[in-house]
Order: sequence, then C-alpha cells, then structure tokens
Amino acid sequence: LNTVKISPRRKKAKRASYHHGDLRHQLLVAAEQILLERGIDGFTLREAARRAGVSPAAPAHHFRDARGLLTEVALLGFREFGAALEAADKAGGNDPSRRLQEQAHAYVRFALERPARFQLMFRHDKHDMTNEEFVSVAKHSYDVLEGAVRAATTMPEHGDLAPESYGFLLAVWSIVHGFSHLALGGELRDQGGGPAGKDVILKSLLPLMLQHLPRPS
Amino acid sequence: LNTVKISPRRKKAKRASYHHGDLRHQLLVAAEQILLERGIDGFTLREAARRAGVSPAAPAHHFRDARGLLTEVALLGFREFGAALEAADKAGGNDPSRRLQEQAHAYVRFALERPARFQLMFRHDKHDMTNEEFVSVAKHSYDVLEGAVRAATTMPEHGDLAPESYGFLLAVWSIVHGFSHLALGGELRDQGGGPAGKDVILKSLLPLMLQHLPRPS
DNA sequence: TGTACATCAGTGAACGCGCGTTCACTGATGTAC
DNA sequence: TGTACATCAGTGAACGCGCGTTCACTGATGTAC
Repeated sequence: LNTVKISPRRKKAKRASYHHGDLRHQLLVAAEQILLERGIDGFTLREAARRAGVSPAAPAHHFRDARGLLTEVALLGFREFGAALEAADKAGGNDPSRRLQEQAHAYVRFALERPARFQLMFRHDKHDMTNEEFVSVAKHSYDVLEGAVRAATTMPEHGDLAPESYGFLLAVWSIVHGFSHLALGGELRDQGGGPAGKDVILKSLLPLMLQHLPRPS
Repeated sequence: LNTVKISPRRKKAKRASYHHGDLRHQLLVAAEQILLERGIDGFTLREAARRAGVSPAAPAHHFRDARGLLTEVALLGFREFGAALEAADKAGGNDPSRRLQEQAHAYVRFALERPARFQLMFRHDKHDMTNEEFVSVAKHSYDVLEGAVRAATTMPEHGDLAPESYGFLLAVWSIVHGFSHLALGGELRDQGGGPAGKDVILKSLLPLMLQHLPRPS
C-alpha cells in the first residue's frame, strides 16, 4: 500500500510501470487532437510525443517516422469511414435511391464530425501511399459508393461501369466531397443568411441538393 | 557601348541596373512555380528569393512577410478566376441554363489549368483574411455564380435568396468544387478505366454530371 | 544642366527557433529451462 | 519456483537543417532648386 502511494515518478494519474503500455494508441489520439487544434500542417511528431508524456525518441518504437504515424491515422479514418458508408447503405434497404441518399448523408456527416481525419485522409502528400493496407481500405470506401450507384443505374455488380453510370457516380461523389470541403473550409460561413448552422445545412439543404440528382432513366 | 558590355555583375541575361526593377513581379512568378513543383506546404520565402536571384532579405521591401506574398498570389488568382467566370457567363447568352453550364465548365477548367493558384485560393490558413481587397475579390467570384443561379431559378437580381435557390447554388458549387478537388488530388487517376485523361473527363463527363442538375421547376 | 540630398531597394551576416532523427544507454518485461 | 538471458520500450542528449526575420549597411535612383 504504502509503496504504491509513495512511489516516485508519478506525475498525474500515475503509471504503474516503467513501460508505457499504451503509447502507440495514445500517440494516435494525440495526433488527432493536434490535427484538430492546429490543422494538418501544424502536426509535429515531437508535439505528439510531448502530449503522450514521452521523449521525442519514443515514437520511433511504434512508427517508422512521422509520416508513418499520420498514415495510420488516415487508415483508421478510412476504416471508420467505410463502415459508416456501409451502415448507411444498409439503412437504405432495397431502394437504390435511398441507399444513395443515406450514403451521401453519411459522407457529409463523417466529414463534419471528424474533420481532422477527413481532411487528412485526402492529403496524399502526408501519408505513405506504398502502404498496401491503407490503399486497400481507401479503395473499399470507393467500392461501397460504387455499389449503390450500380444498383441505382441498374448495372450488374461487376464488370466495367457504363459511362453514364460513371458520370452519375462522379456527380454524387463530387457533390458530397465538394460540400464537405466548402463547409470545412469555412466557405459557407458568411453566405446564406438565416440561422443556418451546420445542422440546418445538413438536414434541409443536402436533401434539396440531392433532389437535383435523380437517378437516370 | 563598351561600358555596357564590360559592365560587371552580369551573371546571366544581364541586369542593367543595380536595382532589380521587376522583383515584386518575379517573386510572384517564382512563388507560383514553387507551389506547382512542391505543393503549397513546400513554399518558402527564401526559395522564392533564391529563384528571383536575390538575397533572403529583399522580399521584405515588397511584401510584409511570407504570408503577404501568398495572399497576393491568391488575390491575383481570384481576379483571374472571377474574370473567367464572368466571360463564361457572357458566353452563355440569355439562356440561364447555358450560363450556368459555361460557368461550371470554366470553374473546373480554371482549377485544372491553374492548380497552384486554385488550391492556394481556398487555403485560408495561408493568407491574410484581414486583407480587404482579397476578401472582396473572392466575394465577387461568388456573386458571379450566384447571379446565374438567380436567373436560372427566376429570382430577382437582389434580395435574399430563396432556400431552393440557395440549395441549387450549393449543389452547383459543390459539384464543380468537389470535382476539381478530386481531380487535383489524384483521386480519379485510377478508376474509370478507358483512355480518360483530364480532357475526356472535362468534355464528356462534366456535361453528363450537369445533366443531373436541371434547373428547378 | 548641375548639384545636394532624400529615399528606395538591394546586400550579407546573424539571430533564435523547432523540427525529425540518431545514438548509446538502461531498466522492465517475457521466456526457456 | 528460480534463474539467466534476450528482447522490448523507454531516456536524454545531441546532430544538422532550413526556415523567417532583423539589422546595419550601401549603392542607385529620383527630386528640388
């Protein structure tokens, strides 16, 4: 009892052992906080180490380098993103149009709720594109969206996409991606008047926008 | 004659005078080259000075600091961008739908032809938002787009935008903005198969996408 | 047309900064017997 | 249950780097008379 209480080297909550035990995870958490607070270019490996309460050399035992850590954050982002799209797709039931609407909504919701991850996910200069797992997880998100577009345009599940379907896919992808970027970039802050917060935009304007994207024939 | 030819301090083409004479402009040119080659985060003021053949302290006589230079680049970008949108709008004649299509096309074309400017223009963390001229020039581009949307949705030229019109505006803006970002981010490189270069996308897919954005009522 | 002088637009050396990464190290943990 | 030893996951000091910016300076240019 006493030895525990008097044990040296406790600063805050206390770490029972010399080894951190959870450092890898905590570095990822710290990275995401930094991305949020300072933006992607404000990220530094040293700051992540600082927040995890560890020396600047410690992260090297868990990630090859700074880029390796960010790649992992982006990978986790795409995992969650893909899962969100899949869940939305399921929520759309058998109606291809609803599946698409749900996915579009989920896409924007993810971007607004996890801005740090979302923006990092598409900053290819910040991660390691030779990481096969990352590439494949990212591809999967794309496939989920493509699946709903195939259904909406009555295409078979495999084989080349017809040009019209590809155009349609691009239209949907562009609109949700563009809206997400505009919103995160603060581009919509001024215009539009009214009491519009992000929720209002999501709940009333997104459906309005999607009205303009009926599925072809 | 002789004095000119033998004049010292000529390195390459020759500068007749001690003063540079065109430094401000050349710094802007150099900045844009750097943005192109190294991306926005690869820009440094010293590198711009280096390319202009001048000491690192020289730029301070023309721009407050590094951010000031980038703000100027972005401002020039928005000027050209706004002009391109206006020209496209005029090219659409009296047909609101065509005016919109032309503007959308011009939007994407600008992004693909001037990627450095375009990406910088929307990176608010890199420029000085207290610069009134910058803000007003940026606003003007938005107004040009809004004008065509008003016409397309039979709204008066002034006064608040109806919610449906605003949704429509957001849809058009999002789609061209999103497409531009996806293309510049290399997101469309792999998928889609076929011989698709950027031109193909622009000429065949953009119209396809816009088909899905008929004007309301 | 000259001349005195103010201003302009450069130089180059120096500053302090925080960064990513490397290095030799060491105490803690896990494993084989 | 002990013990010997390999491996793991940290430390902390140090490295070299390029950056933005400041400073005192100076030669070139423009202006007033």
